[in-house]
Amino acid sequence: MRLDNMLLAEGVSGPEKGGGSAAAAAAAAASGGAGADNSAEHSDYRAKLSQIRQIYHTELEKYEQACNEFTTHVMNLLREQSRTRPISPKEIERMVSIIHRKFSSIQMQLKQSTCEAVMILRSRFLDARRKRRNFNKQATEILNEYFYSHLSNPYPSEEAKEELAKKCQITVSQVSNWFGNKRIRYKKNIGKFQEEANMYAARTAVNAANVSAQGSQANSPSTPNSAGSAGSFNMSNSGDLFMSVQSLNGDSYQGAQVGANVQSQVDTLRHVISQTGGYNDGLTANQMYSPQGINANGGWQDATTPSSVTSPTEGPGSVHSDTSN
DNA sequence: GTAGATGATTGTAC
DNA sequence: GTACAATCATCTAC
Repeated sequence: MRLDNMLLAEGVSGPEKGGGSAAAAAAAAASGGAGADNSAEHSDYRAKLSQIRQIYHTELEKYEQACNEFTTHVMNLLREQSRTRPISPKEIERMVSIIHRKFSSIQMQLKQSTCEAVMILRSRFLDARRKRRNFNKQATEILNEYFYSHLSNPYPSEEAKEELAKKCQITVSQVSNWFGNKRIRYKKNIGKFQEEANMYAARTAVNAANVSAQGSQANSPSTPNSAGSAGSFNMSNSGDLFMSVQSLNGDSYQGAQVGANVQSQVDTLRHVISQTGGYNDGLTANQMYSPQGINANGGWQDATTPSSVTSPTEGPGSVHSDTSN
């Protein structure tokens, strides 16, 4: 009975109304419905389901036919036997019921294997891991840019997630997944990500410097951050930018400047640029970047908490050369 | 073909 | 509900 219900629900048995399109639609909805190729997979699912349906019905028909034929055959045999010995109607009934039971158990096996086939098809269609696609390069860059520019507290707000999702053309939950994976993998292997962190820190810094240069050229000090610049993220968290600057500079952070005017940070940065002659030359990776943001417990420090910004020796951007691996 | 990278899922803790 | 950690399934570079 359960098998019947399931086959009915999957659109394999029962009246044919689109060959299980409801199940396919439900599966499509459950899979997140992401992407243009979804409809293609949807039709693929339907095609395979209808194939299963067809096989099921063909086999079912065959069994029914065989059952009827066999029943007729046995009935004829019994009729012939009735000439030589008396056969009661009850005996005939019993024989017929035995035959039907046998064929019904065969039918049950058919239903079972059909259910299995549907389950396999469904799991293949539903399991998003099976159709995982890497994000495009630009999306990864945007996400990395945000991550490394908020390294002290890489927990984007809902609004930030939505904005990132829009920019990367992915869903908010994909952004959440990405940050979840990134935080864990970064924490597990800081050394491996150091180069990447350096790159993004430098890029962020250069962006900030460019904005600063543009700002001073335009003589508009009222536009201190990089908001609106094409392709770059709004660096609203000035504390993080400052930490990047501190990492670049190699100096320990003094005082409670976090949250201060970004323009002053950019000035510091420009000073650093002029002193070093560029980010990639003459600076080791350790000078460029430190595993900021992760506290002794392996958790992330909140950039807004005073402990993370007031300590000159342990604050973000001041911990250097922790490159045991 | 294989190793490493990566996006997604699952179970657990808070 | 969110984050973390482990794991899975797939992609990609070699």
